[in-house]
Amino acid sequence: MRATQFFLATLKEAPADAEIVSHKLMLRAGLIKRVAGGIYTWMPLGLRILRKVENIIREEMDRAGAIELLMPAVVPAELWQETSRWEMYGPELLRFKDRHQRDFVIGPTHEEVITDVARREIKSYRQLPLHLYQIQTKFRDEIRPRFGVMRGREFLMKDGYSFHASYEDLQREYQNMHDTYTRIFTRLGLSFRAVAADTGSIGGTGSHEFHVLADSGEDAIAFCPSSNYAANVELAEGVAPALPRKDHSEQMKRVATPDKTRCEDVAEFLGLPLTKTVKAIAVMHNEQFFLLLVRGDHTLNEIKTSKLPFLNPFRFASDDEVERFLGCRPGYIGPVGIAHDVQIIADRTVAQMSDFVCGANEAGFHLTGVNWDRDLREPNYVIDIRNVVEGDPSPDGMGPLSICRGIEVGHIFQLRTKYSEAMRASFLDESGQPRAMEMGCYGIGVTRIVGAAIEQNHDDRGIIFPRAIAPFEVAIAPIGYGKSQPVQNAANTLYSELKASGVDVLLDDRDERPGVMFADLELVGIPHRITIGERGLKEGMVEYQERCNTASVKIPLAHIGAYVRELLGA
RNA sequence: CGGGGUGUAGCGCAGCCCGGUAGCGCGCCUGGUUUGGGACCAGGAUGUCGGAGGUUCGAAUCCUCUCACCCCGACCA
Repeated sequence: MRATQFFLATLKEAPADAEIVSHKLMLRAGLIKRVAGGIYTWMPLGLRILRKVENIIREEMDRAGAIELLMPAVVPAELWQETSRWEMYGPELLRFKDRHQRDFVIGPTHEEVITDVARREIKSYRQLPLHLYQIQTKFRDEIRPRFGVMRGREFLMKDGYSFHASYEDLQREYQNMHDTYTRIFTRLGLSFRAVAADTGSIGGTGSHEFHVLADSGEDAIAFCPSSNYAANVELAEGVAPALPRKDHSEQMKRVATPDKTRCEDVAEFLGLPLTKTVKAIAVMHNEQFFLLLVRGDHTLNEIKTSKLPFLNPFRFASDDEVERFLGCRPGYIGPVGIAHDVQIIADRTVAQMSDFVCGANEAGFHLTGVNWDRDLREPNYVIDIRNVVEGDPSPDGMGPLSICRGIEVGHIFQLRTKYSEAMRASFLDESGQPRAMEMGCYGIGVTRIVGAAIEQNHDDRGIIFPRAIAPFEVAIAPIGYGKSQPVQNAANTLYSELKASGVDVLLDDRDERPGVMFADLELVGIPHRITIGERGLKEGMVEYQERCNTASVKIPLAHIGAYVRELLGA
């Protein structure tokens, strides 16, 4: 591609509303233009990147035996009503009516549509397994779109769905996809990690997320550096402390803690470590009142909590309810001396504590030196209900956990029969019996990958694209293209040669000053650059420079074509 | 949804407090000089000052409403 025949739209200054690097750089490099909140136009240069990502995914999915199809973005409400997701989904599902007042949605995911295809087409176990996928534009009306393309409302997604005659076969395909995703992200040149995950609203059992590791990631991942354990913190198990509960050494005392409602304030006020305090959280389930206890420095994990059968679903108690059940406003509530019909659920860590501090159920007072059994009844339940923190023991017993941040770019689920049962997608097995199909579902955020790749690969000059997804592999930067016939000839010849051998090359024939040219080519992230100037040509040399490296090397003009082809394996 | 902030030329911003009819840098156009890291000189074009209403002789500026966008929060006793 010649730059004069293309459309570069770089910006010297990033628009003020961009926050994270990838967003700023994407705007500056002219990859995207904002049209509305969370909705972007992909400019020609950006689209080249998106297409490369897409094609790698497509190649690997095909190789893994999946078959591509394309489902509609607009889906009739009836399909969503069949699985009750029409009611379950919140406002992030974009709904609208057509001219006949019939309800439709813009699909945020396509389990219903694909299951509808499967139940119409698949009659026999002989047709299974089947894995269908698409690469398609999705819409999710996010509460708060942000970070540019990273959490957009409209985005490109690869979503695949597999159908199986048995759970064993689903597990086989799940592993196949685990391997395939690993290949895809490796080929994309990303540093990533597969982590055990929560299944969220889509439902099902087994699930892994694939995260690109980046400090700006929205998800926290707990992993064990000395083993391959990795899990979303939402899911990572908080194990019980190894040591048993210590014997009490203090008497319980009531102390005044005026205006100290947060554990941090109480600990500081009393001169005690935060780990000696207990935080009490009041929740309601079916008008029944529960008190949840976590250590002061820990936080409640709502996902774990909501999975407890006797609490599902739960909501936080209102201030009035807290007062009604405990006789005290929030801020000073605690588990001591409360009515027997209030169930106490203690986190494992709390159950092991002794001589701790908690609210006295009396405004302005806390209790210190509190001990289980002696001062209050043992909890009704001792369960893992908190988020793990750095340094917690790894659930696999292989040492302390570390926590890092990641950008979720892929997610695989074992859906089992959730959708096939709801939509009566069944087949006849070997014995002629109808059975619900086992299903798996596998997503990749194509759009988000571009942002994540930039987040992971950039410097102060701009983007450093991994070669596999760079908009161009090589740039030719001729200095004085319009002035110098030798430069122009050398540049044109090299351009033709590389193009003929299938190299994705950009010839910057804009006749810009060298500074402008270099700045643009670096901003845009082209991995390799060949600079051709009269100065070098006099000695028969051109310069080669790698984007990720500041040093350049002189190469004889006569060899440069072969040099680049060698470099790229073209 | 709650809190905070911002809307002025394609982009970044000033002007607003103290009302007098809009400016700077970059970019863009023309001509010339330049050409190894975002050139220089000369000339030029570009704005419903986010929108509506109000106050006023007069509103980018003051008041009311509204829309859009950004940031933070939505973990909490």
